[in-house]
Amino acid sequence: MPGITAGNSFCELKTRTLSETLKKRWQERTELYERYLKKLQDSGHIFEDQGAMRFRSPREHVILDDVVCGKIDFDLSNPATHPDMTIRRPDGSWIFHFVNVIDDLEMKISHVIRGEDHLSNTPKHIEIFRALGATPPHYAHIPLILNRDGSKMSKRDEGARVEYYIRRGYLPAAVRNYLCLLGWSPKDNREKIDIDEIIRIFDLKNIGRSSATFDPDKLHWLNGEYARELSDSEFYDLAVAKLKSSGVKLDDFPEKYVRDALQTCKGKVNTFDELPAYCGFYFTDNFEYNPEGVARHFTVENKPRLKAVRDALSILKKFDVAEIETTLKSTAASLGVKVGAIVHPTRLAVTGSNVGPSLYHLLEVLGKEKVVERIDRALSTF
RNA sequence: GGCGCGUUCGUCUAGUGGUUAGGACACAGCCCUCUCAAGGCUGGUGCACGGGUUCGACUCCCGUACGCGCUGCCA
Repeated sequence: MPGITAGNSFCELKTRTLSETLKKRWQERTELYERYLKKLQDSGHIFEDQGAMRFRSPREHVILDDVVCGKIDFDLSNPATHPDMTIRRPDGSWIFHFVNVIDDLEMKISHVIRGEDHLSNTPKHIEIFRALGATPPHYAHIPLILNRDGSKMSKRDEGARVEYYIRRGYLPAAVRNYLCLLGWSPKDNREKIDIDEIIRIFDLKNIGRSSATFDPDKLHWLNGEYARELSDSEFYDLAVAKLKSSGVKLDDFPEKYVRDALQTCKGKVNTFDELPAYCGFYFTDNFEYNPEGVARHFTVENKPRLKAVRDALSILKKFDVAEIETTLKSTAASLGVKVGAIVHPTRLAVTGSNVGPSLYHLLEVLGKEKVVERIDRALSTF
């Protein structure tokens, strides 16, 4: 994409903040385009039209041999259907098609890989190359990515920016992997492939022809695949960053506590932005109980059971996973219920949620004091 | 309107004349299990339509429909 002529460069030019070097670069580009325009003028390819410069089409068939689309014959002989394109406006600014060709020429581009939306523009670009006596580059037009509603995903769409996924706690490797699966396939039913492998087996010739709808669900799944493979420390670092940016005050807790807490969440979430809701209970005593859970588990029948759990846990000498598990199981046995019957109310009392990390592990991390406190608080609500 | 491109489960795709049309995501059910997730198993849904060509078409050809792109003094 020709940077200096693209988008809002014109606006920037008018501002005082534009640096001298940028101004200079702009000047150089302008001179460059002028030179090529002159060349086209000298060879009779240009005519003026109300102050604008237009390129006179040779009016021939242009046969494009696209690396992914194959041979396509464009008939440009009819001026009514293919008018001569403008390449410079009366105000001196340049048209995309022209600068696009010049920039590629100047940079000695050998292969142009771009979206299929440019397919129909390509014969026009080829005409300019030829008029300049240059050989056009190889072209590869790749399928477009569509939004869920079938519309073309453009750079304006929020979901089309990588930052969007970074902000949402997606892993770069996963996003990259997913994107590669759109319009291309390794053909051996693999979905998760690391980038080195893709680079090894990728071939432009194997790009598909039809556009692909972006599927957030599949990206979400694939991200989980990558997230589960993170090392403990990688997971920890990313989790801490996400939690802090979400306003969770991790600094109020000992590092070991944070580490232990996060370790119980590893492999349980697909993206990091799910984390605050998933493990927030570790870092605040002030949480709400899930209403559905309350209706289901904070029942008169469960109250004595929860009380029994509280009492059993409160007399534990060693408050670790093994002891907790044994205690809960024996408590359930003596109550004559399945362990699930006391696990659910306990989890709700201590985390406010019906889902979360392994209960035994999470209790150990929270510590006896906090656990008993929270169960007491829960008991007082029903 | 003209020109160009496309069309295999809801989605991403494998498939290049003879397959029970395969996989993955999502969905449903079951198993496992302290919940969830993961994992295992099972299930349903697909070759846009109509003509050809052929002994035989998802696969080749033509047409139709639908979708998309280009058709700017947008990029």
